[in-house]
Amino acid sequence: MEKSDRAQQSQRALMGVRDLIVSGEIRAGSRLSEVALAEKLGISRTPLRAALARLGQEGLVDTIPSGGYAVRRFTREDVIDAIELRGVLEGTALRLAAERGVAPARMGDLHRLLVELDTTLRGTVEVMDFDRYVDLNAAFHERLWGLASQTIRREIERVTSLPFASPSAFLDKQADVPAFRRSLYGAQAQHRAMVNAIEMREGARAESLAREHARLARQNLEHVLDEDRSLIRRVPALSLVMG
Amino acid sequence: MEKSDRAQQSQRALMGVRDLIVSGEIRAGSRLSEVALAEKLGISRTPLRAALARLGQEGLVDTIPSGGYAVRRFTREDVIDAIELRGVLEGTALRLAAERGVAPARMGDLHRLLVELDTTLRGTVEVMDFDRYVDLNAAFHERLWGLASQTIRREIERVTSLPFASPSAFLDKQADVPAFRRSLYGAQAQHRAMVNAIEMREGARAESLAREHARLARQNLEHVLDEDRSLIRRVPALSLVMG
DNA sequence: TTCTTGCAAAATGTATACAACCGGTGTTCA
DNA sequence: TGAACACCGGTTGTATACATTTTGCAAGAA
Repeated sequence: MEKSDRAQQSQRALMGVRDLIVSGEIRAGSRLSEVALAEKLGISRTPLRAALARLGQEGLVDTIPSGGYAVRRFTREDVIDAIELRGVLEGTALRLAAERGVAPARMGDLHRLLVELDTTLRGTVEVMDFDRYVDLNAAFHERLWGLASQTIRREIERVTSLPFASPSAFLDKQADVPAFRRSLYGAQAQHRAMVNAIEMREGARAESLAREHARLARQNLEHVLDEDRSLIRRVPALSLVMG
Repeated sequence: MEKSDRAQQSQRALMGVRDLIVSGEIRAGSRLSEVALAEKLGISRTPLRAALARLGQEGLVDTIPSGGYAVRRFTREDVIDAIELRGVLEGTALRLAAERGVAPARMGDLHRLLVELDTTLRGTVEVMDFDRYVDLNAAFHERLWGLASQTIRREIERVTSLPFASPSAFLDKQADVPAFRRSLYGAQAQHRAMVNAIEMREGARAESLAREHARLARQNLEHVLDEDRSLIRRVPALSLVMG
């Protein structure tokens, strides 16, 4: 065991199992055999069990009453509620930030990100810098989370650890689809409005905007599930969703 | 290892460590030595580490960058935000229940609990059945949580696993204080209003009521911290709060 | 056929051994 | 005198052995 391996087997286990689940290599509902997984990942059962316990807390696997874990099955309602929950929590973060005030330096960061996001949307839908928008969008949301206290940030991060509840869930490179691209213009308008609401100390408005902003993800979800199911494969996290 | 001990050492470890922390036997900020704890609880390090990892997820202990865990220090703001978060999440549960509708049987359960809660408040402040109210109150809130989907219920349960964020945090037997007793009449009125709002499908009202209801806990907290610090000892969870 | 019963293989939960690492202390050298 | 360094106790992270339980399956009886 080398120096750089310290506390790293657990990390490998966590990422490895998560990847196996999200990629769909292990079907939803199937039991996770510790020995098989440990062998597959080339680690022992101890760090693997730690990873499984953590994934249980994250909600990606269920604990079986008689022992062990199984890949959780997500219904459409589960996904919708996870997205709703993200909206509620981000909304709370923004409301409290607006009510309590934010240091100017942080507002400056947000403004800079807004400007950068705008530049990626300059051109037409076809030529816009989609990849760069995705990165900046993730950074923007993380800055928003940073406005909240540790207690609230923890919950946001837990909820968004579900792959389909993250702000980037439908914005991966694989999911570069015209319908999703078009939604970015409205999303960016909401970004600006959210920052403005915080600056104006309009807590309720900030909260409402964050909730509505998360609804974009729900729209994208419903577009995939109801109108163009061929896209399911493009959004990896959705392999977990049944019917 | 006997039959009934299966998967029970982990439970004992979890409850044991949590108790040591909440009771204040281990000071906030101090490091948790695995070997010492394991010996103290009479178990091996393996289930103990599982318990510590879980407490880390719950937010009761922090992970130390160089390895291991320490009892988390909670500021007053941490506690306030945890209570606020409970209000937000319970509010979301109620709003969604109101918007989506609730099966009559469940509403019946809630009404029965309301009636029982009322009976405990019949007499004067001095003779009311405080202990019974506490139990019924906990049951009532759990029923409310049951109205939400699994995804949301999970988060509620995680947040309320912090001892001072639970609906019963300031209603333990030890915390039987006139100021807290008096707040129960208003609380019960809010209970009735919340159920009514759900029945009337008034989602926004239900959400607001749940948030305001959680504020009672904040009032009690501030009463303890600002007006009668001698009560800190009566509310065990507050031994974790610094300054 | 279908349900019950017994058994064996596999899986989990726990204990323990081992290796790497962190922090502090004493020593040594400039 | 002070700083660098080597070492050592104590601690965590990992691997593995072991005991008990779960479970799938086959055989037998109703």
